[in-house]
Amino acid sequence: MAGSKSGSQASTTIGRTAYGDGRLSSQREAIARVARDFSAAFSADDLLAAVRVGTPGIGIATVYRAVAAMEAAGFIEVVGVRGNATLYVHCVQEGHHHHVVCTGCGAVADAECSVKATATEAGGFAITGHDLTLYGLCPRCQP
Amino acid sequence: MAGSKSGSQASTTIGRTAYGDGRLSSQREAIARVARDFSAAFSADDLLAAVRVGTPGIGIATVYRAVAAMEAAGFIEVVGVRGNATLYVHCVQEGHHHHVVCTGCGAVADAECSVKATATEAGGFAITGHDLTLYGLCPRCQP
DNA sequence: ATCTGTGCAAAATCTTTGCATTAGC
DNA sequence: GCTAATGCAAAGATTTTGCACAGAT
Repeated sequence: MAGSKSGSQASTTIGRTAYGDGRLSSQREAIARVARDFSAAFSADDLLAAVRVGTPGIGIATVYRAVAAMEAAGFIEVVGVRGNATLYVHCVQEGHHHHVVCTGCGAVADAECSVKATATEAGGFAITGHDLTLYGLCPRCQP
Repeated sequence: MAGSKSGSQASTTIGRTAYGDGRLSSQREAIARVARDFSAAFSADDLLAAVRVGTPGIGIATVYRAVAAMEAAGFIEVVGVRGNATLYVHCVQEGHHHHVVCTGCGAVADAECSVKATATEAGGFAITGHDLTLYGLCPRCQP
């Protein structure tokens, strides 16, 4: 059925998904789009540089505030640090999942969770959650 | 043989384990001891405060340099961040392992690795390594 | 005696915050 | 129109670095 994709709403407020409710500015819309299109992990500064291409004049403070909002909404997630900067990635999956990071080019993909928290035996801790990051080479970086 | 323990050398160089080869100062010895005795994750500043109790006058730069050396030697490891500060923990195990962090008091314990990197299917990545942190409640924080 | 490690302080980074202005709803 | 969001710049915080000096081997 043609209408299924109902492409109409042009920019179909990706911002809604990225920030939840609230006022949606053109800057935040642009930031969300760029964050979603990054194929690798990015820092606040990477985001600023990429967003400025299409939205000159945007400030770093705006990016930080948008990043905080996107993280709160679960649209992006912290995956580590590079130097002193925090790295984020856009999450495709919504529920519990993890990330696979390419040690070659830095590309990041979502990964299903296959961890059976059998580590309960570890010191008598009652495991309530976990965080897993896999490292490897993405298809294009494999020899 | 009698001399084996050569008790004299009091502090049996824990520093050797912490920093590998090289010159071992009393400050680094103190830092390594404090790091080892921390029951929870600590930041560089936590370490400084704790070391200053027994070693007044020590500087933060020294702590940072010691932390870098201990991390390189595998004596401590980064387990996350608290606010803007990096958190470290002393590793009891030497080989591949992970950590269990108590969400109640912050206590940290080493955990064996039980991850079967079956996530190879994740986007065609060739998995070469991973990083896992478990969260839960330690025996004393369990209801 | 040599050379690593130390301490102090300044520098470099990254991130947050205050305030007047702009723009969503 | 009311308020959230923005942008600039200053403030904060953490981590790194330069340099002269002390201590370990």
